[in-house]
Amino acid sequence: MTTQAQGLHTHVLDALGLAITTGEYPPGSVLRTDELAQRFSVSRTVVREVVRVLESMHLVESRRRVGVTVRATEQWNVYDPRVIRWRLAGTDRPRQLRSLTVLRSAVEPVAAGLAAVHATPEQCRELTEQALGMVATSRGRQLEAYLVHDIAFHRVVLNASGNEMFARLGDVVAEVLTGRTHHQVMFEDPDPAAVTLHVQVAEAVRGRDAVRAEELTRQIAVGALRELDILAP
Amino acid sequence: MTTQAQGLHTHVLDALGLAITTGEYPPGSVLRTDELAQRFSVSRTVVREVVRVLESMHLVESRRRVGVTVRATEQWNVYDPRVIRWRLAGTDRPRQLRSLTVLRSAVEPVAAGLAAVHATPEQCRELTEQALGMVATSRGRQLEAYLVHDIAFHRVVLNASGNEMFARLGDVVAEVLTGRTHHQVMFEDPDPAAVTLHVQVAEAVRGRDAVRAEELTRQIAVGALRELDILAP
DNA sequence: GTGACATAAAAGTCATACTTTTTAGCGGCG
DNA sequence: CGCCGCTAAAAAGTATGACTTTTATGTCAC
Repeated sequence: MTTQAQGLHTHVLDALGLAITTGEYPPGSVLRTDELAQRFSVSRTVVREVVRVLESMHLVESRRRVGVTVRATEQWNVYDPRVIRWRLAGTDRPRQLRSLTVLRSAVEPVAAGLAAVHATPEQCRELTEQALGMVATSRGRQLEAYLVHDIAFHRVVLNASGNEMFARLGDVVAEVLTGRTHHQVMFEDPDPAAVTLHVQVAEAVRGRDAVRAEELTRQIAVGALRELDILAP
Repeated sequence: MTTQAQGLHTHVLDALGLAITTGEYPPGSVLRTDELAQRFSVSRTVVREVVRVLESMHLVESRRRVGVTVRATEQWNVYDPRVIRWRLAGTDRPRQLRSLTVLRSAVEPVAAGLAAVHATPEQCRELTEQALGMVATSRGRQLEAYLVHDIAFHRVVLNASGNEMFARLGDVVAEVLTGRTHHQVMFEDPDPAAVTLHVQVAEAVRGRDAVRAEELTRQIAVGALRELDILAP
């Protein structure tokens, strides 16, 4: 589910990254490359490359004569998709899900407003298609199929915004939606009101109504926040 | 200005990263580690570690028997502070500044609203202090001093929001504000209206008025967007 | 007690040999 | 003539060992 093992490097990186983000090595811990090489039965070469990547994520800091130190949580590069995945797979999944949802609630309405201005006809078509797909799968325990359309819908909105920073959040949103469906209390069919809102957003974008698209998406966001008890009902 | 040379690795990474982001090696270009090692007069070891980091930023993709390929721009990890710095230093600085400003305009109002709820007394004090500092330096060509307070102000807001994703955008905002002051048409003193808005945001946060803090920050954002002609005047 | 110095520990760098994957070319076979 | 499979080579991946550089720490002299 996480990452396929294409090489030793990938495997070790994933294992170490997960170990650090889940707190197995709490901030301040010191690792030695030689020990890691032994622990994972790989050469120092591989460990060094992994450490360099971890360092580029600000997860660790490597200093001579002292070793590889785990940095404080506030320093993590929390926008790195791999860090997000590790944290979602680890212990503070709820916390992570919350902060990501808040981020979504800030970004997606603005992105929808921009999408209403910039979306290509093809993107409008795609948007409507995904919204209709959501409607079609919203009843009768088709949660997985619904999820696919939901993810695609939000991804199109972010891409259509024409802003590269927004577009790159597509993966993050996908992770959040997947996490919600799989690990949250999601035994029931999706909220019909939310489904309707998505259809209306698609209409607003197609109709070039930026204000309406933004406002409707804000309502979707409010729903997501309520689901996590971040907002009072 | 970019990064101090603490080691060969850092130097090569910076040089290669900049070369790629500025388009010296356009997407699709293929690099060979041996050639790079020669070009930078370092060992293959160093080059490989650099490539691994670049790969973790999704700037390149390394495949056996083919080499290191530069990936398409849409795949870049544009939230990586280093990528942002490289792009701001390179040729598409204006484009980068625009997308970052749009991101700010989405995030900061929400962050300010949350700050009004979560800010500690210490953060409220700091916020007021920075706002007053902005007032004090807003006249008489003290642009550098003003910038320091401006950056600090926005950083406190993002931190006070209590959301780690927002907090991590402090560096991004700092880069944008710095870029605007240094490379934009910024010969005049700051807009008095903007200064007043900052003071009012500080007041709103201290007064726990989330709605007002959000709305005021939205007005600041609108000003920033107008400055870059992203919004009609 | 303080400061200079020596020591050693750990990362950083390099060179080299070897392995694995994958592309591309070549030749055989239908 | 074309397609398939085999082979060979190219490039990254991995391992190892020797050596360099930085720097924390302890020691010794003052």
